[in-house]
Amino acid sequence: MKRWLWLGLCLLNAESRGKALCPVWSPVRAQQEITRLQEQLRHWDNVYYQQGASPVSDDDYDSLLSRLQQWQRCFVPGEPVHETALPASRGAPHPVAHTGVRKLRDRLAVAYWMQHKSALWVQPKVDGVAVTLLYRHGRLTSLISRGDGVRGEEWRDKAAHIPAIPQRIETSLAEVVLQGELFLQMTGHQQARDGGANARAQVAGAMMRREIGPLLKRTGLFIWAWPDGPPEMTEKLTQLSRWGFDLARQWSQPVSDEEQVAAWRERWFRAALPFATDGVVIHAAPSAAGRDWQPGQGSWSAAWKYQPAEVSSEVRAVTFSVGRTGKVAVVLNLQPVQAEDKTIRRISIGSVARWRALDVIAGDQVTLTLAGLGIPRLERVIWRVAERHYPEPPASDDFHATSCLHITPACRAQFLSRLSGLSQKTVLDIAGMQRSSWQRLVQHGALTHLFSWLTLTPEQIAAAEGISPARAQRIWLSFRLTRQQPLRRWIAALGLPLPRQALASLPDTQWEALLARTGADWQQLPGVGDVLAQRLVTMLQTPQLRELIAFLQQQGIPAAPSVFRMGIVEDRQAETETQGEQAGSKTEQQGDNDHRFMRQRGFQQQDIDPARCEGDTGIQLFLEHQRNAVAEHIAQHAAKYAGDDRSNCGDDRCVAGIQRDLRTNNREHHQAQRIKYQKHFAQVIHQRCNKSGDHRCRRNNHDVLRMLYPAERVVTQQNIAHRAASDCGDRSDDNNAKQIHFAPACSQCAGHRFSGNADKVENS
DNA sequence: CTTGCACAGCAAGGCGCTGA
DNA sequence: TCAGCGCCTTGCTGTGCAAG
Repeated sequence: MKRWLWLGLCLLNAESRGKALCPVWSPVRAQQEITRLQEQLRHWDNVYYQQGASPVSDDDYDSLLSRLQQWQRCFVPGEPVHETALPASRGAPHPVAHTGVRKLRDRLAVAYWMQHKSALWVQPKVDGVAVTLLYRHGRLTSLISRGDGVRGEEWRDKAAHIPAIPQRIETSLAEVVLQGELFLQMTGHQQARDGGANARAQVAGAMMRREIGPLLKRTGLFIWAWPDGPPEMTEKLTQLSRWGFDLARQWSQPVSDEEQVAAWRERWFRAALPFATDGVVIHAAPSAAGRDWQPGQGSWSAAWKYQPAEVSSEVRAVTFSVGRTGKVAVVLNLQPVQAEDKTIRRISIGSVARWRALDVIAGDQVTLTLAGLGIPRLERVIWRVAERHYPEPPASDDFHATSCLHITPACRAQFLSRLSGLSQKTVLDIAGMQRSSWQRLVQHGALTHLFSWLTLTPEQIAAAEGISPARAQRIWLSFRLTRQQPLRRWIAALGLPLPRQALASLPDTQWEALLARTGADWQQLPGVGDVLAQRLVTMLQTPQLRELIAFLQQQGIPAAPSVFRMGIVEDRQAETETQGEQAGSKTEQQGDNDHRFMRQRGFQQQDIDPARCEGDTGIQLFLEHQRNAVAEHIAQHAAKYAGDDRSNCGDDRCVAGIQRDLRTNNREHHQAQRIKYQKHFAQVIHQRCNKSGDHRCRRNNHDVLRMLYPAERVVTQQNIAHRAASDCGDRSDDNNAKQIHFAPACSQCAGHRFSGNADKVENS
């Protein structure tokens, strides 16, 4: 417990205190909370000083002390804040006061502090117990704990049992005063890996106990100050080494700028050291004689500590979220706190049951760590406020797999989770719709049930606050595109808890087949056992689910194979592999083979053949006609498109395609990189029309006219019309574009080849 | 009954686009 | 131009279920 350094900590915590908010408490409650925490700290102080035991870790103690002081500033301003109580009767005066070291927050602060200083040295900041050693005529006469910096405890009797402390030194000086750190000697201690390992508390405990413990033999001593020693550091280190204090010489490095300090700090943080450390200390030559040293006024040394492995924060609120399955998750909103380079504001603690077990509410103090690459994790609750007002979590019975398919005030959370779930890439893949956008639509009252967005017009979408008409148009197009999704994706959108494998191997393509399934039928699917099978049967009988399925059937969802004859190829390998109805008619694959070709039911081999172009390995959506979503889009914009089509190939004659790079983040795929703005975009490909109606694949006969947003993955006639049939010449374009393609079935149009990369981009 | 797997949910942060 | 948003990544925890 680093009560010796509370002065320094006050400085350290001043900033965070300034930022902290005062709790909204009545004066009576504030007094109650302050008194309770104060009593606890006093109790810990007593245990520590009288028994040498540390019931709490130093960090927890420090953060609670700082918390108490914060409350006192809030509710009893002007009165002195709580300070660590030192045992009054045991104070032995330090011949030279411990000044403490100034704490530097970051590299910039280090650079600022180092300005205009010379002859600087850096040392590891040994994590131990600060002491003063007094030698008179070469004989050790006192070993005094730091205490409040002016007086401390006399540990002379213990010193005889610590081999690391020389009882005599060879000197002609009448008095030698040294300051240093007693620490637990370790082997190969790596601070980054092992942390503080409670080493300091162990030494402190051993020193405070009345009896002589075995730990004293393992106690080392690191001298970091010789107040009236030689002004030159090298001379000082050499003399200390001669006396038997060799560590300082081994672990002191001259530095001239903050870069060097940072390098040593990083190095010592990871290296194997004989002691635990909590940062580095930079020393300049003292500007005052020892007799003038004052606690808190040492301007000639400064510490740059490591980020603590654990941080502490106050819980501001407990919130509950309801997921799409009805699962309630508990999230703690925290006073923002810095951990490493991350700011933690919220932390998920899992289920309501776990929350109850943790017993944490607003006002409590918790400690956190960063797991993995920075996932905040709750370690423990270190303080609970006296008054316990528990927020009421959502009733778990109200939320389940079939609840909240319609929006009601109580259902808002789960309904929104369901919506954001169904727009995910693996479900209905609705581009441009994330939680916030759904929230806008819900807020506007545009939605009544889980699928009512299917009937919204662009104008109705645009009426929602924060959605512009242009964006509404794209959202509308995204909505229309979902109609082409197969049944299994709609099943996922409904929230049926089918394992991925089961979903992938589900042979049903229409609702009727799905609804006719018995428990035994369900169990035929991989990953579906008795429990899940019964659950599915029960779920599919619930009126709410039946109602939604009826609505989808009424909307013609999923689309009949005769209307949408398309194949989808994606680079989601797992999905492809488990595709139940793999036609086995993959496109010839050249170059990158990750993109697979999958056929929908009703898709005919002759539809594919013309597309089996060399190098065409992308996802392909084949539309028999463009009279589906595209046609609807066109119908709504008839005037815009009118008169523009005279030279257009028309939807029977011309091939249009959209390319979209699936590997949006795979930059190693250089082909895609060559296309400007390719990421996240789709491209309209204008396939030049062969007036003779040549159906064979031709190489290199497409230009890219403009980029489309993902939501525009429907080929609009507008895009075709701009660069119409007049242009039927060949332009070579030889590389592979591994992308999604849309193309009409080749029975009606000119050959389709995407053998080239699409680096002829013309932005509209 | 135990074990292992899959999934849901969450966080932070980076990148790049959108729209005012 | 820039704040805000959407999308994506990584990886941990807790939970529930299937399978052994």
